[in-house]
Amino acid sequence: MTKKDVAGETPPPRAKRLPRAVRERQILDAAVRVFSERGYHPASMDEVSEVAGISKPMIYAYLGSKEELFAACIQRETTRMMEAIGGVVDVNLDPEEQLWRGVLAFFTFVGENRDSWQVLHRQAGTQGAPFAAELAEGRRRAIALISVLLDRAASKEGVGAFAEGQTEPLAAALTGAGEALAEWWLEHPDESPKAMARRLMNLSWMGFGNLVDGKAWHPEKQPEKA
Amino acid sequence: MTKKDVAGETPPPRAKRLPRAVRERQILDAAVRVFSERGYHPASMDEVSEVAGISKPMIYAYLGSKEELFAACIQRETTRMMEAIGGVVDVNLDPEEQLWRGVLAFFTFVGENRDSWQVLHRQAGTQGAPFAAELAEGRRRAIALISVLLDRAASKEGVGAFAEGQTEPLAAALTGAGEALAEWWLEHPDESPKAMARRLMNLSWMGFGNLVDGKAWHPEKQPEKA
Amino acid sequence: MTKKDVAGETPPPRAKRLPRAVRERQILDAAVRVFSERGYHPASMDEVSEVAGISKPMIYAYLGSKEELFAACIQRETTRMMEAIGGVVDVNLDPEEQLWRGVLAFFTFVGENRDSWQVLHRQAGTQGAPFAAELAEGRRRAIALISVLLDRAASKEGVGAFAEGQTEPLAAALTGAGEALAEWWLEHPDESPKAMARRLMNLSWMGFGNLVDGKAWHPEKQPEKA
Amino acid sequence: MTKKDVAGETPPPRAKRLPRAVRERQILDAAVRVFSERGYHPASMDEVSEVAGISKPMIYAYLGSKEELFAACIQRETTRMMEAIGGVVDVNLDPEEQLWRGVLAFFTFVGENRDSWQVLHRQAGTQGAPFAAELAEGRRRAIALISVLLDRAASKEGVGAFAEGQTEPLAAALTGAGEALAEWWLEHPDESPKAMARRLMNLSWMGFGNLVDGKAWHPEKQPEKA
DNA sequence: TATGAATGAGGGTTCATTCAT
DNA sequence: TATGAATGAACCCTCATTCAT
Repeated sequence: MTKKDVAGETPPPRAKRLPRAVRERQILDAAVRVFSERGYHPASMDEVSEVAGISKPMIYAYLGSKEELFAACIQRETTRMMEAIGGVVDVNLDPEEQLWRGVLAFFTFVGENRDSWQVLHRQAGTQGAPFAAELAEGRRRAIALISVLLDRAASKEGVGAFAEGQTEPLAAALTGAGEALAEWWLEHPDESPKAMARRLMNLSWMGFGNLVDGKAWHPEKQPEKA
Repeated sequence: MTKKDVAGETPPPRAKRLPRAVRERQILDAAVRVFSERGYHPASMDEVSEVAGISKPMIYAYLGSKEELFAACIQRETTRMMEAIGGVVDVNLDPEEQLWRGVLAFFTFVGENRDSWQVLHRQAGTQGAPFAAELAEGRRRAIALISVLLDRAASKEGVGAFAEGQTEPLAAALTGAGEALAEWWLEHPDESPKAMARRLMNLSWMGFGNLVDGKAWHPEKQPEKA
Repeated sequence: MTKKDVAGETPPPRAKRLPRAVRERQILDAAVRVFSERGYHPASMDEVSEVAGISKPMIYAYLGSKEELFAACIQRETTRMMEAIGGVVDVNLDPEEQLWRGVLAFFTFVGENRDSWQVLHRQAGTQGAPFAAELAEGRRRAIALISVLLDRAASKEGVGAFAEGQTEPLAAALTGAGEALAEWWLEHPDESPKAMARRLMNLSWMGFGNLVDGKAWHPEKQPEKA
Repeated sequence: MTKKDVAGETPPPRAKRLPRAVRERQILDAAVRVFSERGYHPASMDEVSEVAGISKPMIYAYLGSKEELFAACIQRETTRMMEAIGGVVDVNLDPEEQLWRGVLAFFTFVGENRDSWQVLHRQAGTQGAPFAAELAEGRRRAIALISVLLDRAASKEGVGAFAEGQTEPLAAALTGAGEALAEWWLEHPDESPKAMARRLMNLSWMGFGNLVDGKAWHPEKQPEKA
């Protein structure tokens, strides 16, 4: 941590030649950790290289500039999260059940990957920076996924799809609610992923109108899975 | 837009002497604009001073450091927004109507004060920074306001208050949904505040469960106002 | 102390028109205090004006730039000190007695005017700054005074004056010893001025006592090296 | 000398890559020179970097902040001087001879290392600054060394040690006399180190010579006043 | 390949000094 | 006369980025 460490520690032996893929993973892991702890601007390339145990020139050689490095983080983590969520969806299931599974998968992922999630969420509002493209793209993918679920649900229940242009903003709102709950979760870490997911279902599926009538949403009404 | 505009412009003449209060407002106005455009870190005091049409030393003399200046922005804008929303609440009204009014007031405010809102929203996820205290405080105030409404609604409808510890996370989720919708709105500026507010009511009051049944929320069910 | 004091204090009533001499004294008093506490560079004109209770433009109008203000401090305090010391000298007295009185007067002055002395001593080594002239001049005056005493003593005791060029460096050394003792005194404030003066006499007179007898120390008495 | 020399000089080519230890010495050398010429506050890191022929970031990387850099200078030069003086002391020698050697070594060092000495002496009176600790420590070391010599001398001559608490202030006075003589020397550079050392011995030893014989000076021998 | 060494550029902050009332 | 308001000019420090070994 200090600039001048006591001499005598075994200096990190000149890093072995490793295949490029491994190196890139090491760097990305470190970068995700640092960016998630500090945020984009306060994070320094020095710290990334320190955490990664790899010298800065290597980082530039492999992943490019700080911006590109950050974009790569966003992309990798977005993909991981989308896969975690997408993996539980099953087209044969009831839409409500699908939404529940997706929501539960989201909170499970967040619970197990705080860094991944924070690196995405912390920069949510950023615009103008060149990596905004990556952020927007990730968000779009998430919203698209949810939109599909919602539309499918609507059509199944008989009303047909939502009116033109209604699905997307609602999906965005749902995303926002999920993020806010995840943020709240950080300060209440004792809650289980399932409890968090249930809260989001209560809001999004039942609505306050039902809640104030005492009608809450319960997973037990549904066939559960792990 | 660029930091250094073409040279050759006549340098701004020594700013007229204005009373301190006026200058402080000018500075805060400029700061809100710059911070909302760039975000905290990329914003430079130079740009703030340029936009304010005043030299940097005055900013430091009146508002203190960059951090303090930013905190002052957050505080002022939070207060403005809370007053705009709190001003439409009337304890004699039906809770549903109150929520509707609050939500409508939120989107109306955001529509009319993009800068104010962005300077708050852009930094939403920031933690650890010294101004995080101000941000957290503002958020807490907002959530507290909503929580009161929800609890009042619940007790009026007969169920009594929500179970202990349920109100706050739901209020946070509602806030998040509102922010996400406001963000979406930036890319769809043709929507009216009322349309946005209706979307949030549809999600939060009705829930998807009703929506997919074709039961949507309409302000017409309620006595409207302006 | 703080930039923004609570309002409500009675603001210093627009300073009454005072004769120039009074104003200058107020300013110099404040300046001596501030310079002695902080040293030349760290002292700020803002603090001087605050302590003086007079606005900065007045200071510039009356005493000129920071440098000139400091020079004025040096001059005034040097003069005060020289007068305090010179006042006890009496040509009719024994030189040893004269030296004792002078030394005692020095420590008495320092004990009663810490600020005055520090503002002089703190900058002792400064060269190159424009006020160095004032500093050097003051020092020269002090050394000259002592040199006279020493030479008079020497001639009275029979040896005639010190050899050409010997008096001045010895006077300088005596001055340095006095300053160092005064510095030491700051950390041992319980000592009386008389005790301090005696210490300096022990070192200087008992030494000089032999010198004026013609008994000088010679390295030749010792096996030399180099 | 001026901060900005004539333009048009070819900019210094990227400094050759040198091992860290070498660069640190270069930087310290430059810093000592600049600090001794200007004093702590007026010295700028820019000038240090210019004189060192290296860019500012390297200075910060290797030696830390301006304060730390200055402290490092003080420490290195104090150590050099103490070693130069301490190196000539020999416990088997007569104390008087030891003092003579020490004093001569002091003036020899000062004569050969004007910068080193000035960087120490110039800041002598500084208090409160964070590097004051280093300065005080150096001075303490010097005074301690002299005190030991004096006490040893006194005990050898038969009187036993000086009365409790007398040694230190006398050692301080001797130090001050030495510094003042060295300062005077700057304006009379033709003098030899030996001549300077002899002057200090005349003042100090002939004085101490009597003191250690038990012959102290007492004001009671004189008609007192006040 | 891998890295210690090196820097251009810019940001936040302060201060002596002066205008305009 | 007296001052609140205003600023040009530096200064310390950091960081993303690259060179030379």
